[in-house]
Amino acid sequence: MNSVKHPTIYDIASEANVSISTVSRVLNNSAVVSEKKKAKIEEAIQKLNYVPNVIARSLANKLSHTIGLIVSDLSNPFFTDVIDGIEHVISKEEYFAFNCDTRYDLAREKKYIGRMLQKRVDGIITFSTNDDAYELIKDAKQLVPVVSVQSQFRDTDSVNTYDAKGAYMAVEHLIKLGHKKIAFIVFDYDNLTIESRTNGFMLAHEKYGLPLNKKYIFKTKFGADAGSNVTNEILDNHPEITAIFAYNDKLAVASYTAIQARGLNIPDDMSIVGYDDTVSASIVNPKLTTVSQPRYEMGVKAAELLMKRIREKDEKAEPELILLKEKLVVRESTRALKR
Amino acid sequence: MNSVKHPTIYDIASEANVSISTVSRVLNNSAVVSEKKKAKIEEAIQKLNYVPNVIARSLANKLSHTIGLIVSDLSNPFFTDVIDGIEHVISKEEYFAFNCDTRYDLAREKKYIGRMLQKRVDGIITFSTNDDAYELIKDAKQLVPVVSVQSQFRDTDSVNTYDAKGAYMAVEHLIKLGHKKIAFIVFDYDNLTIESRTNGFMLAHEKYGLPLNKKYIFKTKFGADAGSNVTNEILDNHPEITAIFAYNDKLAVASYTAIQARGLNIPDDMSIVGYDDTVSASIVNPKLTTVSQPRYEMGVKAAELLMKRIREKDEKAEPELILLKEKLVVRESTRALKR
DNA sequence: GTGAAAGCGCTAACAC
DNA sequence: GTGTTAGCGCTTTCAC
Repeated sequence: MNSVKHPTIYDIASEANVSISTVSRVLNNSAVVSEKKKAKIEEAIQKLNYVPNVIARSLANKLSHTIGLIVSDLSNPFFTDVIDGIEHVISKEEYFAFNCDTRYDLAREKKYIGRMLQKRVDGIITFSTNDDAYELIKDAKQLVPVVSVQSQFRDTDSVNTYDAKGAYMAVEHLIKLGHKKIAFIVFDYDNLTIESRTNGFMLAHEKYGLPLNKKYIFKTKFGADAGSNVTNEILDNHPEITAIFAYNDKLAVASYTAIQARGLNIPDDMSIVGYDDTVSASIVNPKLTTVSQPRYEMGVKAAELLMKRIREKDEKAEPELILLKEKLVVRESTRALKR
Repeated sequence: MNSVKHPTIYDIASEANVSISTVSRVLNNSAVVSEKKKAKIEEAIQKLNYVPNVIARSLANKLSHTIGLIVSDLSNPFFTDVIDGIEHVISKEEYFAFNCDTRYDLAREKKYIGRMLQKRVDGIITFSTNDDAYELIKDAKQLVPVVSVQSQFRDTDSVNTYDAKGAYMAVEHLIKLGHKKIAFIVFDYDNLTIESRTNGFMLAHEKYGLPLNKKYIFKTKFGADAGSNVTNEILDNHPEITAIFAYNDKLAVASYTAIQARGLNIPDDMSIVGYDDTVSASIVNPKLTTVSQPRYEMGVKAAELLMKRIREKDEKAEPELILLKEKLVVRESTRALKR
């Protein structure tokens, strides 16, 4: 293994009896080359099994054909769907992505961004979950275009959904079913997504004249048993609560576990709504009512915007904000409250 | 954005009044430099906000500090766990991975490998699911070290589990519960993993003197409704079958859906065993009995082996085969057959 | 159309 | 210890 040396453009040139610039021209189709030479060159490429060295090319034309992708939890299917969309558009332009899983950890995010910059990625797509990441993003933006998904930073291109609206719809659904004591389970971080969904939660209460108990907003750190802990707290100390709106499906599923572990029934004893509509939502029993975002499309839009920025080079452009619509998918985990 | 130009090693050198080699030396800690100059250089680095250009470095020292990672389905949590393990070891050496999702498609795999080679990855870790990929791997191996996970190719470093053993344990468990008509749901591809699990399935029948009905091996192509189709076939045409052994959890979960859609009960009407012990296995209701592989460890071992090969450079070494143990996790989806 | 040559930002002899 | 210089493999003027 690893013993055969890569032939270079010089090897091709001498094999085909032309100059390296001519080889480069046919490689990139960057100028007209006589059919005859072109044929000879292509023959040489075949014969020597030539694979162009993208690293050298990158150094010369200052484009690495690589982007950095920052997600906060790769094992969350939400992200893999978005990645799918991103992959779809960047691979058309022969781009690769370095995807990095921050585990909602700012230090990791910082480390990864640093390395991406060293690798001279042409752009970055980020799902930063931490508002403190803004400083990092701001620095990175000095060097490469950045588009943020699901988290709007000032003066930054971004694609988002109407999180407040999504949360509003979820809670409205619960309220219309007669629920009055509704818990909101959410991660304990500061970012716009969390803020927006929290606002949606509160707004629905307001619109329907329901008193809002701030204590019903249960915050939890990211972690394996994040969801079950708070759910247990609800079950132990708040028997009056009849419905839970979870920040995402993962948290909702964790609630399932805690609730079902006590022999309680969903939705008879507790209605639950999630967010994201990941596969888990359909796997789980009963199937989860959840807010669905156009994940794939989010990835596509983000990547398209980024590629556009990369093409534009240094031009200062107004930051763009792309807003996509989510919808509520009603399944089996919610039901009308019995009187 | 994208407007500030990166300072180079020359900028640092002139700022600190030294030569570029001295700067390079402190950057790489590759030789002793006087404390005084070192301090000045570090100051200049801070001041100019210098970020070394890894691309140029790669070109010079012929190491891209990048590996290629080929998986067949990123949305399968099995892979994200392995990736976790890989990430853990490569990031210590400042390596990045390009991870590529082939969707079990040979053409995509070929395309990705080609691009990785162009990017001059230092090595490749692959979960090729297709035996036809061997030709690709063989070509790639000429240029960079390759370690394959969960699929042994000839003369290739690999880390695997005892798939035949795992399948054997799963089926043995079913047999001991009294099941005699057992279906095996499996992907319709040719690879060693599939072959091994099929062998395990057959071996268990043999050991326990159970007649083996080849028709009970149900093959299905990869796809969204892969599992439910075959399960429906079983339900429609083989009422005598009382247990299903699925090639992986994803397929098992799809079986759940088909079975439960008919109002049938698991495990009362059908016992099910999966493979992989992904999170789905614990989310699903009833919880899935499944074969658990040391996913994270598989990633770690694979990455360690690859990094070793990269360090060894061109030395011809005997291919190594690392075998890890899996275990059967009995949960709620299997029960003794009623007489 | 085609080739010569400079340059991309770095590493690694080599000389001092 | 430190600087000079020749690459690494490519792209891209600039002549012809």
